[in-house]
Amino acid sequence: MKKDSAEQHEIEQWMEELLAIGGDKQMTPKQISILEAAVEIFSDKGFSAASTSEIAQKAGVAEGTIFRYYKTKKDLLLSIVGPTMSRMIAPFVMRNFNGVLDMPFESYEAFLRAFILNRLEFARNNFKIIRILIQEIPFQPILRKHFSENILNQVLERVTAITEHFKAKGEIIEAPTPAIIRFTVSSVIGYLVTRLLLMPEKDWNDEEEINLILSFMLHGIGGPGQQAEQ
Amino acid sequence: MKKDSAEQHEIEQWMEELLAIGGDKQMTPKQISILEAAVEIFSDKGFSAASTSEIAQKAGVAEGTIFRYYKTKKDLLLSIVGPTMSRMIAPFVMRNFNGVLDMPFESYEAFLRAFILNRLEFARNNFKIIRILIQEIPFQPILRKHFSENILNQVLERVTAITEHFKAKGEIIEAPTPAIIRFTVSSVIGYLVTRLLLMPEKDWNDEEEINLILSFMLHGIGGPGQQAEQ
Amino acid sequence: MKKDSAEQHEIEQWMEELLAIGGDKQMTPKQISILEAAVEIFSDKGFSAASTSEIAQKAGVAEGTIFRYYKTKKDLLLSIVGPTMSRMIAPFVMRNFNGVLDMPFESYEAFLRAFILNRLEFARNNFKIIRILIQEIPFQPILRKHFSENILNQVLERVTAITEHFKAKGEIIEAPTPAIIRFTVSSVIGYLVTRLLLMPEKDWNDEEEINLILSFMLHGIGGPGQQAEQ
Amino acid sequence: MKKDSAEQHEIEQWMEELLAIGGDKQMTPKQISILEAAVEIFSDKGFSAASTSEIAQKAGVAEGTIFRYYKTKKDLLLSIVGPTMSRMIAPFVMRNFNGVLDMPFESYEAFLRAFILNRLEFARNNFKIIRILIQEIPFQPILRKHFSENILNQVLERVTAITEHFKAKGEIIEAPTPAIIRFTVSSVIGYLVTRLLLMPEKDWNDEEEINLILSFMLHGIGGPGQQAEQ
DNA sequence: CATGAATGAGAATTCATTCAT
DNA sequence: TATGAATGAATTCTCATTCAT
Repeated sequence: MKKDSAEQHEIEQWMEELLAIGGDKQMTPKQISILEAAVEIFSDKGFSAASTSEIAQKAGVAEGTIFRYYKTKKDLLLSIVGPTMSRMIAPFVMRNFNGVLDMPFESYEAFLRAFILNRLEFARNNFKIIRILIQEIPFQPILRKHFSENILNQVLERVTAITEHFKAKGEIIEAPTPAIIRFTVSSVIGYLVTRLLLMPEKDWNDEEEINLILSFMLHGIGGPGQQAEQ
Repeated sequence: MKKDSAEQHEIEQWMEELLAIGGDKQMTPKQISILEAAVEIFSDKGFSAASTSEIAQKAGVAEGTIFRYYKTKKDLLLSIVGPTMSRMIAPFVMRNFNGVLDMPFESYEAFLRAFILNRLEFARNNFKIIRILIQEIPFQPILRKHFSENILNQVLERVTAITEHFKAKGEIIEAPTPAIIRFTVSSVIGYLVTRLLLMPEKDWNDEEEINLILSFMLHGIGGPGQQAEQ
Repeated sequence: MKKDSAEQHEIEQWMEELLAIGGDKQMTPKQISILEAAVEIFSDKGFSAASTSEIAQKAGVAEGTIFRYYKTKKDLLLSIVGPTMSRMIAPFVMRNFNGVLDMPFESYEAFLRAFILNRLEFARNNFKIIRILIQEIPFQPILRKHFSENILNQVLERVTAITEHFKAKGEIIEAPTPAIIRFTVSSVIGYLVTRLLLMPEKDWNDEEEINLILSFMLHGIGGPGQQAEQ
Repeated sequence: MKKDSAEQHEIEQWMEELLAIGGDKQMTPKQISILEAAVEIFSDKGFSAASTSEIAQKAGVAEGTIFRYYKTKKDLLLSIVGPTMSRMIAPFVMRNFNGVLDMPFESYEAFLRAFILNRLEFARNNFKIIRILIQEIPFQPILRKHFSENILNQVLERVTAITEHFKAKGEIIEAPTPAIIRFTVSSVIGYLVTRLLLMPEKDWNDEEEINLILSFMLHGIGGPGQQAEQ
């Protein structure tokens, strides 16, 4: 549809703007293959169980070469998950001039739909790195700190603004914002996890599934016969 | 091949573990302190980064003693997460005599409420072990296999039955059961994760929060002003 | 001679008292052979150029065994040179009750003679360790600190007292004590170095040489024809 | 055998170095800064613990550049200490035409005074290199060999001649020349070491100290009350 | 049962040296 | 001539596991 494609374009612009992170600038082929091998192996065995010698072998370089680019094994890890961590939250880090939410969506539903699709695409493209990130956050204090201070807080702040924007417009019920956010985010992440991690091989119809989720979120799953409780 | 026989060994051990559910039978004090120390350290640093000598030290036993009880470090891990894994799904593994759902709840809401409270309690009591379990499932093929074959499938089957039970009673809308389950489970797990992992220090009013979640699930978060879409 | 042997005995007692350092208590045979091998190799190649694998090989133990006893290679070094460093200055660390010098020697010459012989013996028995010590003091801040704070200062203080004791008795000329000490110590160490390090294979007559040194020190090497200067 | 040919190479290089005494001929600025950096770092950490990459960095050149000028790290060391080693003994390598000692000093005292001042100056100017030299002589066979064969012997021979010259003139007592030399050299080196190494920060009055040393050497430190021994 | 000394395979990391540019 | 990326052997150190006591 015209509208959709125009909207899509706007969203893409709106999102890509903030993605100018690092830019993978001037990496040698060796460095690239080191990174690729590291992503593969960290993702397969976890950071601790991965060995630099295995990474070197898979990357087709000498073990010493890894340490020319990354001082330590942990540096290698951080250089992999760091940028992706930032890009994960790119859509949330938008400018918000003079108190006005720069929100190019007509409805909450449209916003969520676009958002889910966009992050699904991102998660698909960065699947392994995100896996590494999630696995290692509990064990790498530096990641945990960065995650809670930068990521979590920024996202929460932004999402709160968005939610209240739509609450003000009457599209969302009057209920505690944190609970609404948790509910929404859980539903979205629940889908992403099932889709990509638990049952990746299933033949998914994303559009349909997202419609269902949105419908559940907005109208609930309560049927006509549900008991009047409390 | 060596690998096969090793794997065979793993499986045998594993099966024995599963039979020991709830048992903790005839454990010496040393064995108990080994397990406690192992839980602590596996949970803190992850399986690979934990060292048996540190566990021994924390448990107050000699290094060799661990290997009297558990042939390998991995055996120690499995003996910890195995039983808990089974107990995680205990509520789902109820008898279901002669095709009749033995479901002692009047409403879906009552069922969910009871269920969430029950699993919240369980998760609180087994927090560290569950963390270990979640961390290690991706890296321990034997765990992954058991999880997907036994846990996931059993739970899914059971949850499907329950869901359809309430669907038949009109308490849940007519929509694809898998999507409903995903939606429900996501909401519940989302709460548990936030409650126990992301913001454990916050002062939670569980009853209230659960009421909100149930309300969201059943009636949605759509407000009066929401646009008619589709 | 009777006198000499009695004196000798007194001196030995006087010196051994303070040597109760550590005592090489309960070392396993493996630990002993590790230490022996380490002394040998550190002495031959220097600390940095010595490899733990070579030490392990020479000691006849696995490389890991070294690290059971000594956390790091540097620990191994310190555990070797530390005690010897203390024993080097043992003769200087005598009790000095109520301001009275406990000095069981009739003359300065007798004192010096006994002292030189005693330290020559000590240096001969601890030759390699002393070599390591001297080599590594410039590069190991911890050694340097200990040396300057504990060793040098203690010895200087004590030697100053001794020197002034004999100066008061008129056996030593009135001249700045530091210069006298430097002169004396240089002569002694110069002999030890030549004797043990530069020309160890020469057939030395220690008694005669020491007599010469003492004579030089006390009466100088100026001949009858020396010019009246200044 | 490999070792032999390597040794052969060492020796050849070494000889070339020796010929370059005082030369510093046609050194590029890069080469000079390499040498300066190497002196600094070898002196600070010792030869083995110094890394060529650190030297390159301090010198402001690429790692590879060092190896354009010096085949190996050891070559670099030798090219530093070699010339200085030779210059250390320069005053002893004087022409000695037709058996006549070309000794332009009236008295032994005047000679020693001039000599000490001269070598003190030299040592001050070449402090770091001399430190390296002394540190490395025990570990570099080639240095040790050269030192004992060329330096030590030449110096000894020359010093013996000088000493006997003054003995003949009656300025030095009749005593075994080696002992006299040892005594003299010890006193001088003892002063240099204290002056430059042990207490460099002290405010020294060199002239006065040297006078004291000379006085001690020539007349001894024995006071009027010294016991007549033997 | 329990110990803990001993092992040796392998881990991360360093570094002198080479070589294509 | 100078560079610096690349190497791979060597180094320090860790750790699961064994076994004699």
